[in-house]
Amino acid sequence: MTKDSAGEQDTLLDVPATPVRRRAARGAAAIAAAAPVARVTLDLAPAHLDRIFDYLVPESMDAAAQPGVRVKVRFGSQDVDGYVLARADTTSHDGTLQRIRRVVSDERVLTPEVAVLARAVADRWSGTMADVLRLAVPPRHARAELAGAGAAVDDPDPGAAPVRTPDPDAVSAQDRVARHWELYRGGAALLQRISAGGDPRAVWTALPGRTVAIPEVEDWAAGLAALARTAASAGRGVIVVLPDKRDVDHLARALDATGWSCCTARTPGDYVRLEADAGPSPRYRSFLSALHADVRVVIGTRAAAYAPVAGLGLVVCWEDGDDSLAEPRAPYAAARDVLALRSELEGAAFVVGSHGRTVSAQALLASGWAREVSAARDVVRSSAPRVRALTSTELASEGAGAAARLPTAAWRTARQALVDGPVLVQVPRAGYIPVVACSRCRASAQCPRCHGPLGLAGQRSTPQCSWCGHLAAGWRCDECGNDALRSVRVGSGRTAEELGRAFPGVPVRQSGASAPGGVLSRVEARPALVVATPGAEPVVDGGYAAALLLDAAVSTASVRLTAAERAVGRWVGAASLVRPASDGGVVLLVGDAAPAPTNALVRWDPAGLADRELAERVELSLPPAVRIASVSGDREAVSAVVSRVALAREHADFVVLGPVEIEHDERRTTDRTLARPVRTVLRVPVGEGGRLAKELAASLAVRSARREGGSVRVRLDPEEML
DNA sequence: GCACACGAGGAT
DNA sequence: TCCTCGTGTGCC
Repeated sequence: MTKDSAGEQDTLLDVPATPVRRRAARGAAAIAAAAPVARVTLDLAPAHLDRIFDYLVPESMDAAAQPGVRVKVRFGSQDVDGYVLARADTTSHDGTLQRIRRVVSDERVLTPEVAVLARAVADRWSGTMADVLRLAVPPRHARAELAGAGAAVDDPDPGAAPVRTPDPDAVSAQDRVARHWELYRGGAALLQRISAGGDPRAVWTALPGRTVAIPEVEDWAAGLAALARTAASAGRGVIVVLPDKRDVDHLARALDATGWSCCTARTPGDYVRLEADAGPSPRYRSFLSALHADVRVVIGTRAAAYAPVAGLGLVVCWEDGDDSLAEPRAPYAAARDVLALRSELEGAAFVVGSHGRTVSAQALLASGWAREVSAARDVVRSSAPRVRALTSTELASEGAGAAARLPTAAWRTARQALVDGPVLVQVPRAGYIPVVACSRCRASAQCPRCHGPLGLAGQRSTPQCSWCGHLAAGWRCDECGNDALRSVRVGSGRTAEELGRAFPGVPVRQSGASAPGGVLSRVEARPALVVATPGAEPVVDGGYAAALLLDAAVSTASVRLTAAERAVGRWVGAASLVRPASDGGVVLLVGDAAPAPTNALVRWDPAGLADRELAERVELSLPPAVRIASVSGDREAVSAVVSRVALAREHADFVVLGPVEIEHDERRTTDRTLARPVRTVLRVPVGEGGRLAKELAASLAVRSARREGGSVRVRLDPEEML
């Protein structure tokens, strides 16, 4: 480009001519002839910088600097990463525009749909787009990119989904899994509407189901496979988000059973797995497969909610009550809620499925946003195992045995079931004996140094503080001076040991994050005791002969608002792996749990419980009947952020609760001499949730622009408080 | 997170 | 009057 044409370029831009002309006069490299301005979103933490910045596109980068690519730009004195959102002819910025320094790669990793989604998620949860994009777009892996480029050269028509001729066996398999949905009221209609290109929204309560020998998978995964195939054969993109790798494995097997195959680095396929824990290279490679529309179906863990799927027609969230689907990173948007938002933005169908029912899912039904898809009572009864609650009243006749952790009745049931197959034992705590108390007065044993709870790591070990790690040798009770300890919560490690003694000759397997062998995906269909923590129950072909759900009281004793729904969720999750009653399947809930969740399990009615819990929340003005935000951190900083929320002064139904002192975040500081942080809760009617989020975000932007001190964390719908 | 602008206060 | 230091804010 000549000097003159560069000068003309300046007049195309709505910028004062002088600074740019000076650059041109110095003979700096030319800028792009068409659309020389790139609108860029930057990877910067401060809230007030969460906006679009304009940069000039050097001519050499004209072709590469397409919307969606990663770029490096100068921002003040630092080099920062960003994404090009769009190209434009003009800018509204009245200073000198900097040039893009580098286009990191040609891959347009941020699709327009995901950019819109990221903006919407940031707005909805008072966060920044940069935070959301860190969750949505995996880190670049250059070698994975090269491998992908090679494949694209081989492909005569890159960018188009490969058209695969369905083989007849696969089609009949598809028919079979489609029949799965006839078991559910509203199931056939749901498939029909997805197939017709509609955007139905459903809360699906999956029937308890055993996993029959592959390829005839007939449990929940068969249902998900049928949904995915239905949408895909209508030419629509699909995302299925599941709690963990085991669940993704299980769905993958069900999809394979319908004749599909997984797309990997070496082989093309029909769907791709997107998992953060697969490692940087496979993760980025799978991401590129979805991006290039090699496949239209993505299954994966929570970050898959942001997958770049073209022509998205169906989003599914499986087991939305699972903790893994809550996002631990700012702005803390849970997978279910991200998918719900995305389904609205992209006109896709939405399905949240579970064996249980969260109160949040119930709220989607109550508001009329989604429809219920569930089986009739007699179908549920014929699929479910027999459930009995062994409470102390039930066991009154047993005398001394009633108070035992494993009452005689439970022992007898397990003994009988072990003749037929494996028996699942669910224990709500991992480890050995996590917490100990004084054996005489039962006061909980505290660390003499920091007053944290003491625990035992092994049978003969010294009690150790679970906060500061102090070994409390020679411990004495603060209350009564006694020196003997007893366990108050017994973990799965101790249970496995106890059971080994109670059932000599029977193999004992353990499954859980802290179990010696980790989490087991499946176990053999032969007699064994399988001790698992909630969510880590291995599946077994043909189902368990029985399940013992131990320490039921521990599951419902929590002060958390969600204790009941979570307990029932854990229990039905485990009980769903047991054979139906007609095949002798039996589930025993052992311990005195709260009556409502106990009855919900015995009657196999998680929806009923969720409905009553929701009614209670409406009564008490608690989420999800209202929207709340928690603002926590240093007292002054919290007060400043809250003071700028104008909604508080205008709205009669706006309630400010607190500030109250809270515990230090153990991950951030162990220094307990610092002033205690506080939390203020803001509560508004659901209809004002959007404004609340917006005003909080604006207040955080003011805070960061003014460089107010201290630290503050804002969370909307804070799960940890519920 | 760095650089620069601007205002206050002090030395010349 | 000019210089320096400190605080505040822009960064495209």
